[in-house]
Amino acid sequence: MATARHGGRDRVPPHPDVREVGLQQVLEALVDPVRRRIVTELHAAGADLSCGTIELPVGKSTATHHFHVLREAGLIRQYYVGTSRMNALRREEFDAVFPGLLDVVVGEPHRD
Amino acid sequence: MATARHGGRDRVPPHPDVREVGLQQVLEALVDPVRRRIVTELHAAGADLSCGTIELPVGKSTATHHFHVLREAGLIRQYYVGTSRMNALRREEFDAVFPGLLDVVVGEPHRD
DNA sequence: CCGAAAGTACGATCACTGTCAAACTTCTAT
DNA sequence: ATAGAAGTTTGACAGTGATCGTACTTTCGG
Repeated sequence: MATARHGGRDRVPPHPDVREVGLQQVLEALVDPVRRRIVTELHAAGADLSCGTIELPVGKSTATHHFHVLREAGLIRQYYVGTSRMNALRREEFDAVFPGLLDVVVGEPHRD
Repeated sequence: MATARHGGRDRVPPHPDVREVGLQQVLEALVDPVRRRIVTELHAAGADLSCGTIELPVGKSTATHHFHVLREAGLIRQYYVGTSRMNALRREEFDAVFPGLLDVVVGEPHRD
């Protein structure tokens, strides 16, 4: 598993333990359509995706903000590959704490 | 059966069909702690409660607003008994459309 | 008929949050 | 070394929504 081994400081952002995230924070994260879209795309892809891979109707800086919120809410894990930041849905961990919630989110018929 | 039968107009507010309420609207309703508290209390009581019965940390007019939002989101049904407005959790109808969601909400450890 | 009780309606604040543009940081490729 | 790609950071700005107080409506009790 190994954290970054080369000279620079980690560029690994902090990730909370999902059990320490409150329902309030989770709902605040999921109430935004852009963020739900990110979650839905990660689920549909069934694989980790870089930020740029996910098409969003907002600028780069706003996208960064949304990924940040999702990470803080324990919904995604982020790690670098080169200059790209990859995003992984923390499906199992999340389901263990909030069972059924993600199912509702990703199960909803898509509407833009 | 039987709508109000006396002279005045109904004081029965409009209730949406839950199937026509979107996930966005539902999440916007549930993201507010005061509204989640209302839902939780109705669930815990296992019975319909008047607005005044539910203790909330906000003024009357604000409370009215929150009940309105919950009603529009298909989460509660409201009807009058005298001057009191009763509130009923639309548990079954809601679960049929968003299974698991209310479980997460009412299952969360209480925190004020 | 009068007053109290229970909510509702209406404006006015106020704080928060999503948004963008511009400047900056890291890493990769040439 | 230079340039470019991919994100991040940092303000600034605007829209939304929760909140309150006051006035209003409806219903019930005496």
